[in-house]
Amino acid sequence: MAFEYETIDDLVSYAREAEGEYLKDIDKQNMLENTNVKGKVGTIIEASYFGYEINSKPEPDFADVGVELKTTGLKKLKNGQLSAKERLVLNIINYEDEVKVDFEDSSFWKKNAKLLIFFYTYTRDKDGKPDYRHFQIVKTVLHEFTGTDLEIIKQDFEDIKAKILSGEAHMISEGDTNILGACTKGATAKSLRMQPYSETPAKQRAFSLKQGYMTALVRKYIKDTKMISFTSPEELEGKTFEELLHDYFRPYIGKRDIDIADDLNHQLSRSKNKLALLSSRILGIQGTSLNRIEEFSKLNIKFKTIRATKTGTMQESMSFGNVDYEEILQEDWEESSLKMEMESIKWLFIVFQEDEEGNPVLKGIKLWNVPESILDDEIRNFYNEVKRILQEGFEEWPVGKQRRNNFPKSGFNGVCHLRTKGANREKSMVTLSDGQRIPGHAFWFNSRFVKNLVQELID
DNA sequence: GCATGATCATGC
DNA sequence: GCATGATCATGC
Repeated sequence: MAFEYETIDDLVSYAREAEGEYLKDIDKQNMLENTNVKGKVGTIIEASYFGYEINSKPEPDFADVGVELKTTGLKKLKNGQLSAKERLVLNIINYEDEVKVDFEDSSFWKKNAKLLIFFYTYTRDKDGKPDYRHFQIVKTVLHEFTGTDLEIIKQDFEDIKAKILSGEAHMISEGDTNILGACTKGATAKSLRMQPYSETPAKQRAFSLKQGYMTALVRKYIKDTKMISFTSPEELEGKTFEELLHDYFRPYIGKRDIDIADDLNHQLSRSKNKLALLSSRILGIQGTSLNRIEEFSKLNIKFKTIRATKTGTMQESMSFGNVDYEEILQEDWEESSLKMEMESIKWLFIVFQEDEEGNPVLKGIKLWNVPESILDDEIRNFYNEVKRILQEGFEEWPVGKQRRNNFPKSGFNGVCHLRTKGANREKSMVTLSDGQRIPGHAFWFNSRFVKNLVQELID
């Protein structure tokens, strides 16, 4: 070993000296030019900054002080906010071994209880390629898991373990859990390995810290954002996060919006987001900035109030941000931000249905994430279809006052479609590098698809 | 009545 | 000014 650290403080203060440095200056061994590994940044920090060999030992990188080294990229969103570029991938899950141990003895906890995280800015050059030389270390942090985070992680671990114990390792999906994920890992998405209680081989997976959680860490450590919490570790000891959410809403199910507002001493707004405002009030939050709720930010939960008419019809589809055509042209599905978004978001549907007089009545809530089967099939095919259209040429033609185009519609796969979105057509217009001009479009879930998801809550 | 195009309203 | 959520308007 090239060095040893007597105390964690020594290690952390040495790490802190890297803040502000560019990768090209840290890279003493010219690995930037000569290696082509994924995880280039981690390799360079380990080899050049700390001077040790890459390993995949079960103990932490700095075993003497029990600290594991990790590097992770940051990106700036269009709205100026910082977020984590990706989930943080940890050690591979050995299905055979993991079921035999409790959380405290798990491979995750033994290796990752204390993480020394190097956050760096992930920048691209003008051709859209990663500009490794100018990746900059902006922050180094010793992160430990405590409080509600730790309680949720323990629940996540038990979830993953339960799947393996019931011979369903091949059914594990990253969306099943909240902070600690089990993401696929391998040379190809098809890397398989055996599981103890079933003959069916399962995808190889690694423990990961999900993107929403990483983004929350970014905002906490780099932006110093203050957040509001609505749970406590004590509340989570006997209940899952999901059960807790149901507990909050249960007293109001079957009540009209005006009655709920009365109960809560809440002034019902007249604006169209009044049900969203009311819903956050049920959780004890004023206003709609739900991403300021710590748990919602960490679990990447997005709120969606759904209004059904008294006959149970639901008019509206569900939109996301506008898609980035250039990114779709450049990135394959596996690397796309659409995939990252779809697998990391959990939806909290809050369903209201109008009564005879047209008053919205709370019918119930549902937490939902995109199942892996739909992600791997319908949404992947949809992405590739959009890519194909962008490559072969976007077309549109006038129909009355409107225009029609050749992007996939709701009939394409019954799940999602592209649809215009923006203040107006001209303002939303995007010019691609090949000269195509295309009005802004967003990703939408079909209304009928969403309706089926919450059908059980509607009369 | 539904699917899809078009744009509004709000908050930061 | 822009991103995001929400909803209106048009065409079949």
